[in-house]
Amino acid sequence: MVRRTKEQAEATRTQLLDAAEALFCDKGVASTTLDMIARAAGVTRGAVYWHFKNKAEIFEAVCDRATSPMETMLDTLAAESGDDPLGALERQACGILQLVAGDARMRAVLEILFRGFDGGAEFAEYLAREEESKRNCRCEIESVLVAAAARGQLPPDTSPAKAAVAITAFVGGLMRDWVLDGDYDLADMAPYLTRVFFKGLASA
Amino acid sequence: MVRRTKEQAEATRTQLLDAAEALFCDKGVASTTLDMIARAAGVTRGAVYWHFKNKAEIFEAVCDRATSPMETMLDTLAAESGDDPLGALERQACGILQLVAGDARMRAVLEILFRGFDGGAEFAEYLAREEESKRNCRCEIESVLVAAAARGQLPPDTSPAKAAVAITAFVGGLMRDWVLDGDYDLADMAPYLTRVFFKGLASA
DNA sequence: TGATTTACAAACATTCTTGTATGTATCTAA
DNA sequence: TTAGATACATACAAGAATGTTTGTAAATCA
Repeated sequence: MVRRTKEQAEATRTQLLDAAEALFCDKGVASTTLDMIARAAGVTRGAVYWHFKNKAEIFEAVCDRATSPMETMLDTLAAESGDDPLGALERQACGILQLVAGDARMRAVLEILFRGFDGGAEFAEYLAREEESKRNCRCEIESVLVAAAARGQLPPDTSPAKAAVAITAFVGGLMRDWVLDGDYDLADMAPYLTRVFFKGLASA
Repeated sequence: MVRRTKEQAEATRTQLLDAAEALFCDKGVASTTLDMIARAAGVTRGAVYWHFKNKAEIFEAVCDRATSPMETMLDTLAAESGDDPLGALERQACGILQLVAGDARMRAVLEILFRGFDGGAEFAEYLAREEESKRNCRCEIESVLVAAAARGQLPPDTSPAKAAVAITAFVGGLMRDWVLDGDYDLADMAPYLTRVFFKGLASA
């Protein structure tokens, strides 16, 4: 078997990504060798180096394949604010938790990201972008909170910056705990969890 | 320089741990080589292998040196419950955040742990213990919440298990966000953050 | 004071992984 | 139909890190 058709080549690429995703999740990124990925996909390292430059490029491809739904969801936040900013935030938080809980691929990739690793400088770039988008997210949340405060949805002494820190920590913590360890039904609990939290935010 | 006195040997051991802590934090655990640690401590790998079995043992020593204050603090939780379990929980949460914010060494070690890595099987054992103690912590919190519910400090329909999930996620998320990225004053914000959260828990 | 152990340094062997170079059979386009 | 590009497999070179072994001078102990 040597030269495949275009569709076959695309199939092996997908198989490589699937294998990498599973191995990254199971053994960790640094402990996963390119040969392991190739073997798991039923090919050799030749195929790996044909489709990808190195392990970092595989990693990015694996991540991008899963995280796009979350990013599009975050993008809708600003648009949906409307005349109930705090309610929109709560629905967003709940929705993201349920999105993560419902998508097996996203759970796997988040497990890889949360479990963490260090592969040297090649990966630093991607992780920096990750941090950047996280800061952006908190910034957007803060602006929505400002709008909520303007409408009297928050106690007057509430600092939007502090509240934004609290929200991201809570949602992020829930995601991390569930992804790494959770044996409970996150999608089921999400409404209660977000409800309690936002009730605390709104109470004077 | 060959044979040192006992105190000198203990000093090089400490220097090795200091160097490892800084390098683990800066470059990551997997990217830090034993030679880098030795050079940073002003010795050679011979000293490293004299004091430690391998990198995993260094890692454990680095972690244990910092995490003990947190564990002792968690141990006091059950004892301090008294007749205001929910209040004790809130004070505990706030205290842990301020403890982390005030101890530079703990922040460094937590940064290592939160940033994550994968060094293979040797480290799995330690990380498993870490997970175990985390579960224990959540379990204790849950029992305190049961006591709080018995005293009417929680709405009657509140599930202690769910609330425990929320608390650990919130506190853990705050710690993680601040350690990895935080440019804000966590010790200063901790009382507000915990106050808001527990207000939400208590409100019917 | 001598023997032995300690606390390392230095050199060595080995393994593991990556990257690259080359080979090659097939697909594709002109 | 044939010339070139494609999609890999295979073989090779090289470095890097680990673990181990050996050497050794000073500290400790008897």
